[in-house]
Amino acid sequence: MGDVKVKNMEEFAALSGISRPTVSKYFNDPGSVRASTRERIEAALEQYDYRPNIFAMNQNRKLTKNIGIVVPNVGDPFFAEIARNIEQRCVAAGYRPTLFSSHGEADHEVDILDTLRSLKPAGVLLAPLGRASDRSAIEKFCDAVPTVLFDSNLNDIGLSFVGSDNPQFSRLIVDYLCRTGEPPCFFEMKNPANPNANRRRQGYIQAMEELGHTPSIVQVDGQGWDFEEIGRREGGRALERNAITSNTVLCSNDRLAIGLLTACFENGIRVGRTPDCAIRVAGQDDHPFARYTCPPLTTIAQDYEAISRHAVETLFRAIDGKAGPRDTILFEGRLVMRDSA
Amino acid sequence: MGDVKVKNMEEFAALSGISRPTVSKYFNDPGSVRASTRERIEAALEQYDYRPNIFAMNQNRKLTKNIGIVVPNVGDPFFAEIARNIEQRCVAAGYRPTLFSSHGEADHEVDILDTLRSLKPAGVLLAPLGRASDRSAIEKFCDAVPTVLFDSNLNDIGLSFVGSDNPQFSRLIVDYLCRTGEPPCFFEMKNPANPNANRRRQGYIQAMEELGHTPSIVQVDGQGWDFEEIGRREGGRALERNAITSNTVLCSNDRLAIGLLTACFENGIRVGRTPDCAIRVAGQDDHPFARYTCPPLTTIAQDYEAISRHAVETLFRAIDGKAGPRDTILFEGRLVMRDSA
DNA sequence: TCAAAAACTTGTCGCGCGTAAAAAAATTAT
DNA sequence: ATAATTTTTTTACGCGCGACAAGTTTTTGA
Repeated sequence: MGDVKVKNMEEFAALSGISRPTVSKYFNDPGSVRASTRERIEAALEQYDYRPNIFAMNQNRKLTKNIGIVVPNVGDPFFAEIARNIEQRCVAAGYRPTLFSSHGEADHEVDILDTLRSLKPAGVLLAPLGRASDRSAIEKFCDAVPTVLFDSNLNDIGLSFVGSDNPQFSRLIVDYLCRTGEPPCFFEMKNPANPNANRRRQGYIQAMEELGHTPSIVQVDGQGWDFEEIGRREGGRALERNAITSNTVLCSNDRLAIGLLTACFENGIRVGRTPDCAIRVAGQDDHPFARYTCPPLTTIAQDYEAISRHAVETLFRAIDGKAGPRDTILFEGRLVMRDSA
Repeated sequence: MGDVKVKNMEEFAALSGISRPTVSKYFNDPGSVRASTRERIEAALEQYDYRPNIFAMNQNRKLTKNIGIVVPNVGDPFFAEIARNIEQRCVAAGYRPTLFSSHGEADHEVDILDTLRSLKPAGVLLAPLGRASDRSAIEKFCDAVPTVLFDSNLNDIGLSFVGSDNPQFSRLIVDYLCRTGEPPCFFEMKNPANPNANRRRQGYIQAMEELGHTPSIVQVDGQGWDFEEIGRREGGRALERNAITSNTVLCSNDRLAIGLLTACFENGIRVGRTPDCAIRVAGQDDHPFARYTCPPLTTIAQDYEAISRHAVETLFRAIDGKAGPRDTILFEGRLVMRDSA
């Protein structure tokens, strides 16, 4: 393969013995031409080094094969992992995914959507920043481009939302923690950037009340996405001023929990579920690093696999014109018992 | 801004009162037109919602304003961080960066370079997988596209290489560890994917010999990029069979160290530099999570900032035709003392 | 076997912009 | 003021491919 350089589709069509419009159809959708024709084109493709000019292709097409993937922060391994998963599914379906990270900034998120629009994508998978997002800008974008939201919902925006059943997460782990020890208090940021945090808090409150316990919420200051540092710094301060009201702490997410574990270590507080430990700490997400904390973090695992699969499938269905009404698909979490709680 | 939708450059040129070729020149390089002309165009830009069609722009240009950024694995926060840094510099310089992750697979790395070629990028910043990379494929790519290598070098390929002075990393930390306790053994994978690992080992050996100690290297099995898991599993096995020959362990990188810390915890071995601890563990890289391990990891910090700045500057110089000969620029590491060693 | 349907060919247009050459206008230098 | 220089305008072409229409060939099915 790849002997002679072929300049354009005209030339390649001549070499393969097929007319240009048919070759064009083939590149648009290999399944749309007769099998015998497809074979001849693919044989030529082996012999000659030709790839259609992507810019010329996309110029006249109303819709390209581009898919945009936007996450709030690739630096967070959770998003990196789910982005990788989505990326692979898009490639497998013959699309060209491009990954963007908002880096935690709403301005940048809008810039990305702007860039994306000029890329004429067939569809976009967007995990919005959340509260910080410019809602109207995203809404406008979603009106113009088929967009599936994931991870973090913005009501009534986009084709669909695919995420986790956050209240269920909290209920599940509250139930476990109450069965095995003191009922937990809930550790979170005062102004969480992510709307899931609110649902987790509500799930916590509801679960505690159902079990006949009094909810207790520890809210700490902190801006931005540097959750580990906030968990460490503010968690440490909370420990010092005895603001932690239970010997069991359920953190709003794993990254806060990771920081809190560091704070406990710094204050000489042993974490774990054995009798010699002073405190139990649990997280939510099953962050890729949760397995490597000391002690390993007990948490609720998000169903990465199901979320990415469903998000992609929903988008493809919409692209193919088989879109249903806007719906919200939530996946349940799975309890991952480790040693921290 | 952004009232009326303008269809194309022809129309926009008419509305702004400037000829289309001049407007075209402006979008190509705003500095290439007279100040008064630029002002008139920018005034029109405020009034009307027009952005040049990116596909039509790039079709005829020999070189686009695209920049490709390729990292072995965005899931690794180290690469996510450096990619973010590079991305911002490119945007600031008026380029359009696109981030790709090889996900640890050489095939995928080649696919990315293929995709990239059809994007006619002005330049590419590439952190190769390393040993696993398809060297000849990368070499061919670099002949066609201005490419600066970073993090991991492939001899004589690309315009330049920008990375860290890995032997210096090891010397620096060996020196520190020897001054403050027992000389370290060196913990690494048997077949490291990354060539930097070899330089670190050599730096370790040299530093140990210079200080009059006998180097001792602990090599463990393990394939792929799941370093934490390898550090934990194989580190644990090494501890059990007493293969760790010193009470001080210098890990080839932070991610292995994070796994080893977990292994120590699982085996009930206290890590730290206080008298009540059985072992000291140090890493190399200053991974974003190193600060949150328990105990926080003593390590050598890569100069993310300098590496990304220099890589981008070198690339831009080459794009502007002011390329020097191929050179290798290495930045020194900085000792970050925390509690693990 | 023959008609209907499907797939392909031929030819032609247009997308939105880059680019080049020559002429005209504006600016700068003398 | 005049010449020299820089910038802009005018005009025109081409890039590589998508899309369409009308005609031709191949395949399908009864």
